[in-house]
Amino acid sequence: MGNLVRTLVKPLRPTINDVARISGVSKKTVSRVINDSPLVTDKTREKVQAVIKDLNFTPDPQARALASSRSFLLGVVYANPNALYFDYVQRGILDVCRAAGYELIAHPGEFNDDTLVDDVMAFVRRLKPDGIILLSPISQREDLAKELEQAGCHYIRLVSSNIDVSEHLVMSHDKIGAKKMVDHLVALGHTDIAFISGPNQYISTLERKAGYLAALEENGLEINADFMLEGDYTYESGISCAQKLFSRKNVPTAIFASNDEIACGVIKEALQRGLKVPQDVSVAGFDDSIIASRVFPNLTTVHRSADLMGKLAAEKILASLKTGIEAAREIQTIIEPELVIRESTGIPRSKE
Amino acid sequence: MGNLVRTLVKPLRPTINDVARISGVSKKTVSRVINDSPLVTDKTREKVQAVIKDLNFTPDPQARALASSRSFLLGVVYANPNALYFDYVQRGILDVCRAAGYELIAHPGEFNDDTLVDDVMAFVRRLKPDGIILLSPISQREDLAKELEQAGCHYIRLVSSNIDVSEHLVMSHDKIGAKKMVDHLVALGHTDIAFISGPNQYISTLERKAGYLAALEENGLEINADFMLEGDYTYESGISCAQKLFSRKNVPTAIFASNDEIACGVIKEALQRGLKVPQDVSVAGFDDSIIASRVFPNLTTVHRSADLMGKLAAEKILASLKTGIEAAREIQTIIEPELVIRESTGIPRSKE
DNA sequence: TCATAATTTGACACCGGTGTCAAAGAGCTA
DNA sequence: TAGCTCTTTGACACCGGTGTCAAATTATGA
Repeated sequence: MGNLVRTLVKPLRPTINDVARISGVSKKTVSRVINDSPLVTDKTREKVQAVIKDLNFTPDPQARALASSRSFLLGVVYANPNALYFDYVQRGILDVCRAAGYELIAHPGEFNDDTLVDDVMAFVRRLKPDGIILLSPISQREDLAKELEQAGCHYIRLVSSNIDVSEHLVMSHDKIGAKKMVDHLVALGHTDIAFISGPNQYISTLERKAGYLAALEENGLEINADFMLEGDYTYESGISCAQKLFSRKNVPTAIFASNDEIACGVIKEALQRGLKVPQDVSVAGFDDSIIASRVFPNLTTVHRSADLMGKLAAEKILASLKTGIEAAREIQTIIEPELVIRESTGIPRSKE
Repeated sequence: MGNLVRTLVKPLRPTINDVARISGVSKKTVSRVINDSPLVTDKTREKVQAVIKDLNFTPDPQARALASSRSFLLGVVYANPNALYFDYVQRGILDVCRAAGYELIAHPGEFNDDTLVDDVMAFVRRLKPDGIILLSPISQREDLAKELEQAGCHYIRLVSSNIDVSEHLVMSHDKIGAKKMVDHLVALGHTDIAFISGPNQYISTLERKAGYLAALEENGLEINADFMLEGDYTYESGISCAQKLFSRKNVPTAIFASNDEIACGVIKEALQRGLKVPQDVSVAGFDDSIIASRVFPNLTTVHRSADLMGKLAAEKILASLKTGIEAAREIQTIIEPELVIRESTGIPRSKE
C-alpha cells in the first residue's frame, strides 16, 4: 500500500532493469556502459546509451554506494572563524563536484575539540565519502590526517604551509602574500611598520608573520618587537591592539593586520581617535573578504582565491579516484596570493 | 581481491547481521530496534541495544535509503546574493540535522534560471532527500514549489511573506522589521526619510517597502516619491542611489537602505562628500550582516535570525517525517526581526 | 484446560546497483 | 572446418538494510 501511494505520487524513475530489458541486454552490460567500461563493443554501447537517454535514466547513487565501494559523496570538514572563506571554498568544490556527478556534504567541527577526530571518523564511516576536504584551520590537525590516511580515505588539506605531500595538499602561500604587502608598504616609503598577528596556534599566523619578518629583513629594516602584537583574528582584537599601538610614544606609520577583521578594528580605532587613514596611518589587511571592499576607506589587502582552492581540492580527489594518485599530484598545489591595493594604504606624512 | 584490500585497510564496520547473530535475534528484529518500532518487547530491545552499543554499530544510511523510501538526507537549494545568509541558515539546519542523524546536501541554483526547476527536480530524483529547504529568493518560485509538491517531496520555503501554508513556510516578517526601523527614525525626529529598495522582483523588497510606507502613513508623514529609489542589493547601487539623493535640492535627513550592502554604499558616498554620519545624515540597513558591525560608523540595522530560520525549517521537516504534517504545522512559522541600534542613526541637525 | 485472539518474531524477497566467474561469440590458425 | 584463444556478455550472489506476511509465542476468555 505504501508502494501504491508512492507509485501514484512520484512517477517511478527508470531502473537499470528497465534499460536492460528495453535494450535487450543484461543489467551487467548496462552497468558497464554506465561506468565507461572498455569491455563493451561500440555497437552495444550505442544501443544502450540511446535507451538510457530515451528513458532519461540516471543510476541511483545510494544503490551504487551500497554495491560498490564508492559513494559519490565528498565531505567537507570546516570550523570556521570566517564564514565567507567556507562559502567560497564550497562554491569552488561544488563547481567540480556537480559536473562529475558527485555531491558535497558539509560537516562542521571544532578546531580545538578533543572529540574532533572521533567525530569526523564516525562521519566517514557512516557516509563513506570518496574523499574528505579539510579546511583551515582543521586541516592543521595531524592526528586527523593520520587517522584518515589509515582509514584509506583520500583527504585534501587546505592550508598555508607545506605540511603534506602534494596529493593531500592545496596550499595558499601566505608567506609570500604577506611579504608582498610589506614590500608594498616599504615602496610607499614606510619604515615603521607594525604587524598584528593572529593566534600563534594557527599555521596561517606563523606564515604571515614569517612573510612580514622576511620582507623587513630583505628591505634592510630593523625588527621592532614593540611593533609586533598578537591579535586573535577578531575585530575586537584589532581595536585593542590599535589602542596599544596608538597610545605609545613611537607610533608606526603603517599597520599590517594579518586579516581583514583585525584591520577593520584598527581602522575603526584610528578614525575614532581622529586619525585619517591612510594620511596619518596606513592600514592593510589579509584575506580580501567582503568587508574589505565595504569599509571606509576600502581596505588594501591580500587576496587568496578560496574558490580556486576548493576547485583544486575537488579536482585532486576526483583525479586520484579516477586515474590514481599520480594524477592528483600533477594538479596545481600552490596558490600565490595577490595584492589588492585599495584606499587604506598611502604615502606616509614624512615623505609627502 | 578488492575485498581483501579493503579488509586490510579499514576495519570493517559491524552490520545488522553481526548484531543479529550476536544478540540471537533476526535481522528484522534488530531493524525494529533501530527504528524504534513498538513491536518489540522491552526485554528484546534492551538485549539488542546492548549489543549495538557494544559493537558500536550504526546503520548504513545508503542501505537504508535503498531499502526504504527514506534517505536521511536534507537538501538545501540556494542562490545567494548574500553568502552569509546561506552560512547562517546552514548552521541552523546542521544543528538539527546532525542530532537526528540526517545529513545536509547543498545545492546551488540560479534564481532567474529557466532550468532551475528541472535542475532541482533532477537533484531530488537522484538523491531522494527526505526534504528540501529553499532559501530566499529561490523560495519565491511557485513553479518549483508546485513541482516539489507533486513529486511528494516535503519542502520548506524561507521567505519574507506569507506565500504558503505553515507546514511549508518559515517566514521572516520583513514588513514589521522595516516598520520598526522607520518608527525608530521618526522617534529620533526625522521626517524626511528616504528609502532605497532592492529589485522589485524579490518578495523581500516588496515587504520592506510596504513596511516603510505603512510606517510613514501611521506616523502621519507624507510619502515623497523622490525619496524612493530602487537599488539592487549591491554596494554599488547604494553609492549610485546616494549620489542621486545627495545631489538634489531637497536632501533627506535619513536614508533607510533595504539591506546592509546598500547602506554601506550610502555611507561611503556620504563620507566621500564630507557628510558626517549620523550628524548630517542618518543611515540604516537591513539584515545585520557581518559588515554592519564592521563599517564606520557601525550600522543601525534590522536583525533577522537566519540560523533560527534554518533550525525551524529543519525541525519542520523532521517533525512531518516523524509525526506527520500536523506536527510540522505546530512549529513556529514566523520570525519577527529586531532592531539593532548602533552608531549610524541619530537625531537630525534640525532637532538638536 | 483448550480454543481463540493479540502480540512478538522471523523467513524471505526485494531495493538498484556491482563483483565474480563461467558461457557464448568472434577471430585466428592449421 | 575443427580447435584454440581472445573478447564480449550474462547468470547469479551479494551489498546492508526494510516490507510483507506467515509462524511462533503469549495473553485472554469460556
